[in-house]
Amino acid sequence: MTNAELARHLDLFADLQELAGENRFRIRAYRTAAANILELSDQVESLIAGGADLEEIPGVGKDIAEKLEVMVRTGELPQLTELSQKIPLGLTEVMRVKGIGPKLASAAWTELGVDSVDALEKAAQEGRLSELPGFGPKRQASILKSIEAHRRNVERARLGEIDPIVRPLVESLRQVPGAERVEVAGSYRRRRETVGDIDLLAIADSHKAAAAISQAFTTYPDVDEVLGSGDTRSSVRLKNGLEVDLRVMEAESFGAALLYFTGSKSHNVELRQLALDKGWHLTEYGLFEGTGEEGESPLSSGKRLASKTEEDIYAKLGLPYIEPEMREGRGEIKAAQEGELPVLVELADIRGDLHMHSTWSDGRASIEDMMRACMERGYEYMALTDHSKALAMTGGLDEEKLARQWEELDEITAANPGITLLRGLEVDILKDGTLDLSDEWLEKLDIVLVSVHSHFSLPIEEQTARMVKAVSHPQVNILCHPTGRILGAREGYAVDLAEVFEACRENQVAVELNASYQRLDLSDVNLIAARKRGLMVSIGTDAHNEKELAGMELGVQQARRAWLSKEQVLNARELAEVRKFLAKK
DNA sequence: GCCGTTTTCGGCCCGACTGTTTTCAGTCG
Repeated sequence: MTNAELARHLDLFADLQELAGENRFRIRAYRTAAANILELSDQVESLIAGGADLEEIPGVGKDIAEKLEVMVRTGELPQLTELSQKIPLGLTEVMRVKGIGPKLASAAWTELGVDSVDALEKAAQEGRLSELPGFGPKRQASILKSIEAHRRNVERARLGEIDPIVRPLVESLRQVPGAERVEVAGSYRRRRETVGDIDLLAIADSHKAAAAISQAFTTYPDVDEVLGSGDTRSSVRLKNGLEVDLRVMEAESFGAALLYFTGSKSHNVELRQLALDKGWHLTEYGLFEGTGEEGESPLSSGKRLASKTEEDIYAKLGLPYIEPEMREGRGEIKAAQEGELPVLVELADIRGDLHMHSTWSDGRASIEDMMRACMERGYEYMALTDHSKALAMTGGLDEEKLARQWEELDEITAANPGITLLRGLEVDILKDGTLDLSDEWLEKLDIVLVSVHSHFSLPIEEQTARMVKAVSHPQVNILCHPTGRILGAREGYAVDLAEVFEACRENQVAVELNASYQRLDLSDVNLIAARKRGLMVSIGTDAHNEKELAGMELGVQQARRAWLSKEQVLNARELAEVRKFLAKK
């Protein structure tokens, strides 16, 4: 069982226990354990095989450790099987419909026999739902709308695709008179690869301005439906299905609010616990003295110690500023306490792009255009890496075509002394792990990228051996998009990444963080594993035109999520160092 | 169910909004 499957089982078990009315803290324990297992860079299966103590995993104690072992050994969890015979699995989806939680889902099932979203819809249409205690006519109507949205929008949106939607919305709110600040928080600010919704935070200079901002928000042309609105919060659904929440706060609370609404949830929980340990309490309004006794209003329950900026709050809690990309509850608070936060790589550190295409294969811009665009970006170097001949549909290059390309390349290089153009190729890894270019020509290249573009469904042993063989070739420098995933469309192929990473380390091969918004491969979690193994990472845009070179920013943000500093990023290094790495010296 | 340089028992993050109530539970983020 993979970590993902183990986490899914634990989460499902938590769902069913929630529906059964179990203790909410026990449920939280299962969810925490599931989330932490998903973040693990080692497979639980190999931890068990290696005799490691599973209770070392945060959130995993004696009981869950035992259940993990059972699942790995037998492929199932008896307690889960038993519970799923009492409670219909469809109810877990009913629970995901907005406005319905475990309590209401459970009531609809016991009273009306609702065991699926379809049955819920039918009950609501027939007006039976509103008869139940806890339900009423309004809730019944809103549930029908929620079901529609639920069916339309079950997937998270890719970050790179919603940037162009979010930016103009934020810009238009900033134009409202009296809007002092409008910022995006949430997973968007943490630059998570996909986002479920958008959280906006606004500061108004008066009540009137606050109302005007909310008004501009709910009447924005792209809004399809207003889901709710109050003094400080409103939310809407855009025409493309994206949900956006807006909070309007006073300037005094801005830092606290930004911190709180940026999350992540687990980062916040840790921060709040840290505050409680000091006899304070942290809310979206600020850090306050006292632990917020029951019945006290949040703003009157003690002296406000910090709230204006995130820096103020972190400082008061004894921490340096933690970058949003790191706020995932992956040990960043502990690292901050110990003064061991890395200095994260920045876009300005990037000196070149080592993965791009031209019209010589499937790119849509000439070499010259790509070069000009790279120079505009201030790069010192670039690698032209068209496809090799196995990818016939892209017009991939064979030895003869490569020779002709180099003639053009020599001319362009001579005419543009401002940037160094490395002769590269993205060479296909063939089914048996050999490369799609002769050794003689591989040696002539300045830089050799290798990629899997075919035979995605080989058995894991075969796929792993194939990739290990490829990166073990002495001329290979970078392993591109190592898992082959396409966000929201295709899982990566089955491969033992740890084994491939080890082969990369032994052969001085860098792994790529493919910055294409559709790939982001390696993912942040896999990048963490690569970093821990001491691998060099190359952030490549895989650009097929000048515009896509801008994907570098998204790539850098993902690298930051994996705590990478510029020393660990190949294309943040000077050309001489890059050449040294490529020569394997 | 997990966790602990104030604890091995008794805690476990916090507030807003909605719809249902008639003082609050459920849900959400």
